[in-house]
Amino acid sequence: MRADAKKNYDQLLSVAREIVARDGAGASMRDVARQAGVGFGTMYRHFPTREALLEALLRNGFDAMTARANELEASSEPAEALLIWLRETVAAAHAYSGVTASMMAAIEDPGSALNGSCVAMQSAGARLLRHAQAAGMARSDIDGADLFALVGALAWLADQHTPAARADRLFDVIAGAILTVQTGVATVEHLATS
Amino acid sequence: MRADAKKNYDQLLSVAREIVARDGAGASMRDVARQAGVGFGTMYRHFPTREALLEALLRNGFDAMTARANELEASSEPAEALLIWLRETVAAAHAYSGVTASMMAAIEDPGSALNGSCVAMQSAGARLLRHAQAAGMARSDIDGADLFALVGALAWLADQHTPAARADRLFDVIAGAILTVQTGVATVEHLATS
DNA sequence: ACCTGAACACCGTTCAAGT
DNA sequence: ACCTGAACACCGTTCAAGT
Repeated sequence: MRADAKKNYDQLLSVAREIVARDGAGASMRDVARQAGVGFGTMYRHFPTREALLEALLRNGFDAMTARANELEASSEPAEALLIWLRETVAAAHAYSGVTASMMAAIEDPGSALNGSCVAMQSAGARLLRHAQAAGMARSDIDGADLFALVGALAWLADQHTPAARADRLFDVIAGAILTVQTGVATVEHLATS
Repeated sequence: MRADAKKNYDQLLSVAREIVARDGAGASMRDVARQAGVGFGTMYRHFPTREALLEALLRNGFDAMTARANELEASSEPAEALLIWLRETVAAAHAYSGVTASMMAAIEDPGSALNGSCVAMQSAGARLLRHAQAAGMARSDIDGADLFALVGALAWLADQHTPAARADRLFDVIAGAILTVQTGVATVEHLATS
């Protein structure tokens, strides 16, 4: 990549991060190009679709949640690890509003630029779920895709002007439906009041 | 209303029903006017905002779910009534995809044309919830707004290409988190396999 | 190799002009 | 009273022309 191209790429991404955080996943592409001081064509060269732009924006966060799952797997008890990971993943998905729908679509579409990061993140979550299930601490009739869908639903709820107190309560309701035991340190009740 | 105006109004609504069912809540307004054989201005006269059009489209369904709640309240045991109502309301909300977000927004915005039907429906659901709670059959730490949000989340999930089997399982997970007992005839497990 | 922006086909919404 | 559609200010996307 030529130096000027690299500069445009970085500028585009940095501007997109601001604009998508403000306007959500449906933000104006023209605005991004304009604010980055770059022609529309240049933007389409770097990011041929809106999804390609979202992908570049979200890949880091998704990969971080994948890594976080592995970290928690080593450092915490199964149920606690799952609970902490769920909460952090919902918060991460909520950072860019409207992005959960792209996430749900991408995981079933191998052609999507987001597919890789989504699949990796779902697999990492599924591992935490299986460990909790093996320890008898999570209900055994759900799988990684169910978990992913519930994270999506919680992030969607947080996007809908849901007050934080209600969002927290709904998280507890759903997390409580996944976990079948209290874990001592990081129970649903504990996290709710901390 | 003049006869020609009434005819346009009905035609607009009938066409909108088809188009919104197909393209979701973000469907093209121009398409609706065009397919109805009516000028844009005529459409804006009858429905000044997109929400006004959605309102006319959804009011019947929402009012039906309000009536259904009252009916179930009289005919069924508290937990069973709540469970049946939840399932039917999620299905009704899912009929027009993307509409759940408008629903969530409308209930907090008194200026919205959808506000009335939404509030009435939420109140009816809240009554069913309170009865189940009074009978010790539903968890007591949630309210009508929580219930409404969970219905929205389930309808949203159904909108995201979620396979029916997964959508049913997720309904059971969440319904099971609301209800604290099995009701005999219409348990979560029964409805899941019926 | 890369960048640019006019051009195209759309969109929501308004409002002067018509019957 | 009611209807119409040109007009305005947008949008996503492409592609010939430039450096």
